Formats: sequence, C-alpha cells, structure tokens
Amino acid sequence: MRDVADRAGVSLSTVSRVLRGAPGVAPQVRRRVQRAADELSYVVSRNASGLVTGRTGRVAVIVPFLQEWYFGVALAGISDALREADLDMLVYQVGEIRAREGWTRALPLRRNTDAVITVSMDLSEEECRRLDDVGVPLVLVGQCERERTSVYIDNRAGAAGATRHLLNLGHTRVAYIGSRNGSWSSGSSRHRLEGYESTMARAGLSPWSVIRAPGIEGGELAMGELLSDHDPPTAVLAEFDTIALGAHRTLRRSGVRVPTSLSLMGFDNHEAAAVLDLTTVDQAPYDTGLTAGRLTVGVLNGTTERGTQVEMPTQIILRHSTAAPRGTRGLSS
Amino acid sequence: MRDVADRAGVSLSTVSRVLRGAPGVAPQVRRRVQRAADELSYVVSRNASGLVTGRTGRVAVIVPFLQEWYFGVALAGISDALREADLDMLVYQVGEIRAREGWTRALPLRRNTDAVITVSMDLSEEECRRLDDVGVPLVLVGQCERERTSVYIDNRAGAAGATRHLLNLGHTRVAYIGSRNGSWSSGSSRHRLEGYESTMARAGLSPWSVIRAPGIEGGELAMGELLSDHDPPTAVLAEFDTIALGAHRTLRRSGVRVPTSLSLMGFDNHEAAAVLDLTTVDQAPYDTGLTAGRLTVGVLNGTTERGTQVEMPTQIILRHSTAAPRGTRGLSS
DNA sequence: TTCACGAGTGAAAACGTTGCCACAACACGG
DNA sequence: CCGTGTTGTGGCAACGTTTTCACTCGTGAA
Repeated sequence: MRDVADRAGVSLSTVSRVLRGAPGVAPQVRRRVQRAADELSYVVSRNASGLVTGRTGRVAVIVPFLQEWYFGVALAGISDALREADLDMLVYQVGEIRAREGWTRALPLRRNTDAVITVSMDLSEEECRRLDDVGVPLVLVGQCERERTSVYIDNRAGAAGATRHLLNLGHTRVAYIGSRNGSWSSGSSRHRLEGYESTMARAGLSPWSVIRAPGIEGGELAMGELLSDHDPPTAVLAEFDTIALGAHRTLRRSGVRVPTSLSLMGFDNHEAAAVLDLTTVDQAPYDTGLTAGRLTVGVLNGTTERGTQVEMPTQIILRHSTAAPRGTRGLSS
Repeated sequence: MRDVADRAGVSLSTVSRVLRGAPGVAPQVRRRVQRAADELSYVVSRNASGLVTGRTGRVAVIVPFLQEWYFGVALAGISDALREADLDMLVYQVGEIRAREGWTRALPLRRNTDAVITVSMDLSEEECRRLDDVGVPLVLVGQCERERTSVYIDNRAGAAGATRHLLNLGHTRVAYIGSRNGSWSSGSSRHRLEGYESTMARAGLSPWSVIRAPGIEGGELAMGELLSDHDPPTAVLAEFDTIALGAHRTLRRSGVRVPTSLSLMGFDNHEAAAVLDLTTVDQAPYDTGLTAGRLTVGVLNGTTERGTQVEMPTQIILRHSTAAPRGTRGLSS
C-alpha cells in the first residue's frame, strides 16, 4: 500500500479510501490511485484490514462430506452468492470429527470468519448454541430450527407430493423405503416418512415402510424384502435417489420391469437419476445454496433480519420409471 | 489474548508461546495457560498472527466447477490433507469468470493465502505465470507442466490400458469416442486419445475415433454414428464416463445388448458408472486430492522440493459392460 | 475584509498477534 | 565467592490496514 501511495503521490489514508470505495476523494486523485494499484496489481490484505474492522471478508461453510453430489452443488450456489458480495468461502469438512466431543472448537472459527453456514448438518440445539458462541451469524441449510436463520425444503410436502403422484396413477399398494443409521434418523428422513404416511392415511390406505441402512446396499436389501412379500407393492417411493438406485438394481436382477411391473420413484434428483430415467423430486440444491449465500450476505449487511427462514420449492421430475399399474388406466396425474 | 494472560497471570508473550507450542515455557505455566485458554474457549486470530508472520494459514483451491462429481471428491482429499497441517481451505469456483481477461486478479489471493492449488484448470503457461505473481507456491492437480509442482494421472497409459483390455478380450473393431469443446481440447483429452491410438497401432489395428461435444448428448450422438456404420464396432472406449453413459443410453434405445453385442468401457470411475455396471478406469480423485494437499504442505514446510511431480496410478475396474466378442473366446485379460 | 463552512487530504493511533531483546533466577565449574 | 551459561519470563516494536482527528484550502455569506 505504501508503494501504491508513493506511486500515486498521495498518503496511505487516501489510498485506503480509494480502495475501499469510501467517499471524500477528488475524482482525479481517485483515478490516479486506481491506476497505480492496477499497475502494481495490488490487492488489500484482508488480514490487516480485518484486524481493524473486525470483519474478515470470509464465510465458513461446514459440510459433513464433500464427496457427495449434493454438497458440491450446494457449495456452487453458496460460492456464487458470496462472490457477488466479495466474500471468500472457507470450507470445512467435518466427517468423522463430528463424533468428537466439542468438535466445533476444533475449527478455528472464532475471529476468522464473518458468518457460519452449515449444510445438512442436522445440528442439535446444543451444537447450535456452541456455534453461536463463535459470535457470528449462523445460517442453517437443509434444516429448519425455530428462531434461526435457515433455508430448507419441505420434506413432508415433497414426499406427500411424490406419494400422491403414485396414487394418482392408480396405485394402491405403495411402499416406502427409508433409511436409518443405527438408531439415529435425520430430520429430513423423519419428515419424508411422515409425508408419505400422512398421504397414505388420507387416501384411506395403510402405509408400508421398510427402513434400512442408507445407500445403495440398503436400497437393494429393502427392495428384496418387498419383492418377497406374498403380494408385492406395485409402486415404491424411496427416501432418496441413492436408495432408489439400489432398489433399481435389485429389480433388474429379479427381472422385474420398470415401470411396467413396478413403478419406482426417488427423491433428490441426483445426477444419476437422469441416467436411469428415474422419476424423482427435485430440490434444486444450487438454488438452495445461492439463497443461503445471499441470506448470509443480507444478514451481514443488516438488510435481512436474523432468523429469516426461506422454504425452497420442490418439484416432481417426471421420467419413465413411473406409470399406471398393469391392467389399469390411472387417473390423470 | 489479554484476557487469557490475565486469567493465567502471565504476560502476552507467554500466552503466545504456549498457544503456538513454542518451546521455553515451564510445563506448569504451560498447563495453566492452556486451561485458561480452554475456559475462555479462546482461539488465536489468524488475521493478526498472519499479519506478523506473513503466513495466513490458508490455502486457496481453484476449481472450474463445483457441481461436478470429480471436484467434490478431489476437494475432500485436499481438505483432509490440509486439516492435518491445520491449514484452512479457501475455495474459488471460477466458472465463467475464467473467460475474462485477467481473471486471476479477480481473486484476492495476493497476501491472503499461503499457496494456490488449481484442480483440472489446464492452465496456459501465461496463466501459470500470472498465478506465480501472487508470490506463493502453485500446485497443479490434473495437469503436468514441466518444472511445476503437480499431481496428475498418466492419461495416455490409462487409455492404453483400457484399449489393451478390450483387445485382450478378443475385440478387433474397437472404436473411441472423444470430446472437444469447439476447437479447444483439454490436455487430458488429447492424451487419452493418443493412448488409444498408439495401442491400436501397436496391435496392427487402425484407430477409429469419433469426436463430439462432451457430456451425455455427445456420447449419444457419437454412438449413434458408430452404430450406423455398415460394420459397427464390437467394442467402444469412451474418453470419460459421462460420454459412456450417453452411449449406453443410445445402445439401450437401439436394443443393442451390453456386453453381449457390444462392449462399452468408460474412464473416471464416476459414481454413476457403478450403477450401470460400467467397466472403467479408476483414477482415485480422493487420493489425488490428498496427495496434492500433502505436497502443498510439504512445499510450505520446506520438506518437499518445489517442482516435485507425482503421478497417480490408474486402475481398471472390471464390471459387466465388457466381455469377449460374440462367438469368440477372448484371451485371458 | 472577515468568518464559517465543507471538501479533500495527511498524520497518528488503534487492531491482535509474533519476534527480538533484555532481564531475572538459578545451577555449575573454577 | 565469582563468572558463565541456561532457562523462563516480560516489554516493546513491528506487521498492514482503517479510523479519527486535525489541518489546509477554496468559496460564499455577512
């Protein structure tokens, strides 16, 4: 900065004002400083400016795993939103660390970030409070907690819509494959199951759900169990696409044709769903990320109230894995 | 830090020493300070420490797109490696910005990062030099440039191995589907084609390649063209899995059975490849990321020489989309 | 002419660390 | 008993910004 000041023949204060876009600088001087900075390809040190302003210009994003498709897409949205506001994105992957006592302290968040965004972390009330201790706004993605800033989808409504789609096609034996990791099931997991069950109940049908470990294997096993019933379902809704993919594999191996003999539906609109022509529920993770990023920026600027909650829409993506049951003409969907 | 010092009854210097793990502090005092810091759940401000040490404790990772599967996985590896060294990860997605003149300056890298890792950016020599201007080590992932620190796979060898696999099965009419975006083709794209061509030549067979736009659509079109030949290939190698998925779709629509009538092979071991039971070439992106991260840490510590190049192995993943051509008994593969 | 005012500018004090130097206390060999 | 290290500790000047305050101009009103 010293160099820029010298080159432009002004003081440090003036350079600082120009680079921050602060008012009170003669237009002519402003241009001169701007040019000097460009020529030296000078960028302010966020370290130093943060030291005095207390703002770091960085937002921490906490995700459980980076490998999974959903997080990459959500991160892309967050990244784009933050760039609009000239904020940098710090990414923390807390896979196994999560289990550790006080994992929140393992991350150097304290004065190193302006805000924290958690994605699909299903935080407990206590974990939220610990993150509050960091002293910066907390934005929850994929989780809705009262009084807290969050962006989420209505998993109940999504699953209900999917169930209705199958019912409208004329199916009556509609089963559901859900997931549970040990004894713990995530919020979205519970809500999707509830959406399915309430819709079935409202149609006067009894729900039929099989809960297995998440992932492809879980889907395979669950579908195997469903097929071995003396009167198998004619339609199956999976809690998410990966489960549906596993189910699909079992169906292929068993020679059950989709959708001719059985309709299969997923949830998430995972990349691979398109490949298998799987009807599913889209939840627009990119837009969710974008919204969360903008919300964060808003909260930081004070233009958005803390505690604002945004519900993102879900949408059924019709492909060719669902159809009216054999020998029936379904109602128009 | 003032607070911690007061609580422990020592000076700022001592607290700083303890928190940095610097030597020259009585064990008893060290414990006392440690406890005081814990009680206040105090974390040093990287901003302030970076100001004086010149190290930021952060590494910038530059990727073209975050949505794509590969980058999420690679990022996971990088993230894990950086955490081992207590470094934070800044992620920059430079999708469309890339096209802009001087995009490197749009990122506040100058004194805000200790190193820069680029993933699959296929940087030109000039872009490399501009990133050098940032004044921190540059590590290239998925690209090998002489004299530069890099982690990459041998695309030529990978494609050659895949081609040999098909030849060993007994195929002689082996086609290749490649990609090109306009007139520009990436380094890995060129190398894979070369690997295929040289292996075919060595076997005394003439190469047969179709180049289309990348992605599923390109694969669909290319496979359509191949099938319309008066004497179609019995095996097809795709430049990457997404192309293979497109090709697979065309095959399904045309009623060509895989692998009975045609063997199909991909490259990347994309998540979706497992779903379609696609034989492919694995390139272990997680390990690539992990290695790149560790390499970066090494360069920063001075334990690894700048300019070190690491070649990651590729491995053929045998699934059920390749087999000996109809009516033949292939050699043992 | 004098005075008040605003706009543009520079000087200097923060911000929270680290690194260097000085200093005290103590042990040890002569 | 005196030098000579050695070990642990505190003081203070950086680091590169922003912010506050004071200063110097013109400019227009009294």
